Amino acid sequence: MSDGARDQGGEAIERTLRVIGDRWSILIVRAGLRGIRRFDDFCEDLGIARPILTERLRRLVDHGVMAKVPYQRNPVRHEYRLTEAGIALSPVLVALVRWSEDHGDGEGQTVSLVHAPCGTELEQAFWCRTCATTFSPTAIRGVDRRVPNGTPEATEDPSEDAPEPEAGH
Amino acid sequence: MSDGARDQGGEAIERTLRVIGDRWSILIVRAGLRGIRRFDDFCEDLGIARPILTERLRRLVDHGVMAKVPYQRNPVRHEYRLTEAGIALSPVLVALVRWSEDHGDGEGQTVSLVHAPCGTELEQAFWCRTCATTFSPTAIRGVDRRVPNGTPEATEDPSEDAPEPEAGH
DNA sequence: CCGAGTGGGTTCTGTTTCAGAACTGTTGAG
DNA sequence: CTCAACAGTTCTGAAACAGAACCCACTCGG
Repeated sequence: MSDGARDQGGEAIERTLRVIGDRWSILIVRAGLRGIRRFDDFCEDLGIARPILTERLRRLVDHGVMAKVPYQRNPVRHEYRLTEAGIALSPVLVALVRWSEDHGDGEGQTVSLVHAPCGTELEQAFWCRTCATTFSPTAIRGVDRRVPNGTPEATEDPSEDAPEPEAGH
Repeated sequence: MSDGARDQGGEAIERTLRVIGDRWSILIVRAGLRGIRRFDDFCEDLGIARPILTERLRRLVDHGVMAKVPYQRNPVRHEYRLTEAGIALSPVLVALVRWSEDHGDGEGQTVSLVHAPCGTELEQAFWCRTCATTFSPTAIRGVDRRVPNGTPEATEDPSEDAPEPEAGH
């Protein structure tokens, strides 16, 4: 971590993980995507301890992932709903669910995500608008925005120098 | 909301988060994707405390995300490399980086992920092989594998009853 | 007025997990 | 013999977490 320029998105991802990188935040967002909005409902749905839920919600609100909006007066009560930024986390959720399905410890897997109109199992792909094609992680490169023609030093290509990964186990 | 069958992938995602849902595991995988393989290199690159790295690596190995392979004898030394399952986590990483770019706290964002051949900024999409089309998270449905014609009760559609999410900001 | 109920928290108390520094043990190089 | 490299382990103490209990503002029913 001496340089910093050679790693793609490192600073950003660390900042992000400091917001949603704990045991609960992602689950809270997931509950929000399922329509849960009230404190007690989060509490019951997730089985999270109340003080922690309080703090997590505050942090998510602070970082613009959720919004605390009043839904009645006398007394004032609030509900927590996802902002656009929060909804934009669904690719992360989906990626996690997909990975869980494919590589999780494989017990009791009963639910899949599918494309609603046709029922086909969903794939998550990297998509290039210019080439109008999907591609694999090995075709991803990190570029430095400060130098438009910058040195793409670090690629995220795992085959670059991590040949033939072993099938786990 | 009392039944557990209506939630799509909930059990799985919780199991997964118990493996990679801490502050370090994802960063370790990311370092692995960048080609880091040795204990001390992980240590220095991430700034992680050694005892925690030891434990995290052991857990990742236990769950088939990484493999511990000897690379010399006298003395025997091992390196940790990603398995296929570990590499399969890259969509999660990419989704996180993308979200960080778009919705992170916006300071010092200098790196983007692009499609290597053409340099276009990468998009991550949900892809349906049958329809040969990409689609948004609102078109995702969860189905229960146990009942092939099962009730697709839960949609992940946030607009279903979470109208007009506020722009974060 | 009283008491019960609801929603959204805060205050206590432990118990895990984490961070940082120092130490161990094997081996080849000088 | 001493030194450095690698891959850990063993101490500390700080932070995060879990669980139960409590609080407060208000409503409703009597």
